[in-house]
Amino acid sequence: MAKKTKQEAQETRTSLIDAAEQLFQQRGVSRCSLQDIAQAAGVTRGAIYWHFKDKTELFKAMMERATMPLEEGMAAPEAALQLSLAELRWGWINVLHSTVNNERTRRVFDIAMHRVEYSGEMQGLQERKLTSLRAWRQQNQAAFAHAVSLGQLPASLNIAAAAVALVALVDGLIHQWIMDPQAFDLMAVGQASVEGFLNNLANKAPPLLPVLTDEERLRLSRA
Amino acid sequence: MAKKTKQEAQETRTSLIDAAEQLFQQRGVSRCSLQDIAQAAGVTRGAIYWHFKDKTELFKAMMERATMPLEEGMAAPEAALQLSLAELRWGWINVLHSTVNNERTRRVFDIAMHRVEYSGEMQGLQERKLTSLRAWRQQNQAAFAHAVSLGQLPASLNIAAAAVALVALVDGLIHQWIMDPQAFDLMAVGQASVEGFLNNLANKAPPLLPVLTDEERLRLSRA
DNA sequence: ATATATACATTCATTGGTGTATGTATAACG
DNA sequence: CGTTATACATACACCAATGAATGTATATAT
Repeated sequence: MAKKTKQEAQETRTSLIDAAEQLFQQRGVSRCSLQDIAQAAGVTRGAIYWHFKDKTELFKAMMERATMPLEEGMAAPEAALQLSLAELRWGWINVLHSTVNNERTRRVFDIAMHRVEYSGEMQGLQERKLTSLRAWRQQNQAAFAHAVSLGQLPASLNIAAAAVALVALVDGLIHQWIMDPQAFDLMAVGQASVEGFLNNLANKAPPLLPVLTDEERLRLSRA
Repeated sequence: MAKKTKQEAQETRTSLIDAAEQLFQQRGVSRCSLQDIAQAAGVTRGAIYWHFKDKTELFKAMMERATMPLEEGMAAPEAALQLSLAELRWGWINVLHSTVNNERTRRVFDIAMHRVEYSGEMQGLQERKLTSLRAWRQQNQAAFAHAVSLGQLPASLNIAAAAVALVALVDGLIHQWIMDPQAFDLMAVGQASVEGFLNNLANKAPPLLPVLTDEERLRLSRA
């Protein structure tokens, strides 16, 4: 076939990623072949091997296209140190908003959570997720530290634990909602949850309890 | 080869599931063959096809062996209606405890979260997870309703939203910890988080806020 | 205008994995 | 004690998917 113009080539690349996004979600990453993707995009496998080294690279390109906007939404590391609690809150609410209202974000979340195995070639992607997780925690923790220094949060607060818990809360909400979208209103519940969590920290954050021994735990759970 | 005694056959079956558990975690479910599993167990594929219909059934057997004890830990539906907040709390703490201290639980959580694609033959497993999620939520909600009727929680509490949030919190904590175990102490943070969450509900549970409009959200996030 | 790089399509060889069919030695059972 | 079902091992046919090799028409640069 004829050579396409650079413009057309970019369109081909885009439609390949589009097709991959759809098929990855429908059939799972390892369960759909490059032939399937090429066919869905109206080209042949030759086009895929031209634009991408292999399936893994195509997957990475797809992920980055969707997660880049989200990661840009996260403030730069230096700015994070200056984040107020209010800004932190809106940051998380914005993530929830994008999850609900951006179809691409939703699809890619679903793929990343349920339609891919993080092993072998894909191992690197898990480490990328890990890096992202740590950044979220760090951002939370920095904002909490800043708020403590301003007297907005009690000095007794275990900011590291609180940072973990807030990430867990939002991550868990998104996870649940992606699995079962009609079960609840992610924006409403998410907003109330984050709101309540931050208020709780401000009002009377309970200090980190000592971990119970197995004996204590068993005794109490029998009661 | 010779026929084994029933005892030995059970041991073969067990070691097949053991081998699958290890290899699934290491290489991912779709990326390790029945040949690999059989070899790791010291038998041939013949043994696998004798004990299991196919790879999917082997996977299911592996999952059930690990999750059954956890699901037994969840009270029966009728009992859930009578669950006190304290019992609910210990239930969740026990899940965390099992995650930290039971190597098999940990491995299978990792497999279920990162090493398998929920598509095609595996689709049924996702629905099973969904059912489980709904049961957890239902149990939380029932316990909250009961506590409200006893005056332990305010009548203004949105028990459905609170149930979702508590599941999210625990699920998110486990998810984070499985990805990054040395990042924090799951028992300590988990206990404090669940503790704080329940206390927050009891003291001054904020009513469900109205969801912000896009305009409001953007205006506030710019501030 | 010619040459070259581009953007694919087509073809081919290879392979790893699956399901099934068959073989077989022995436990279990009456 | 003979028979049968069991618990695998072995062998076979088959296929789908990959990666590389090659073909080719046309943008694009010069």
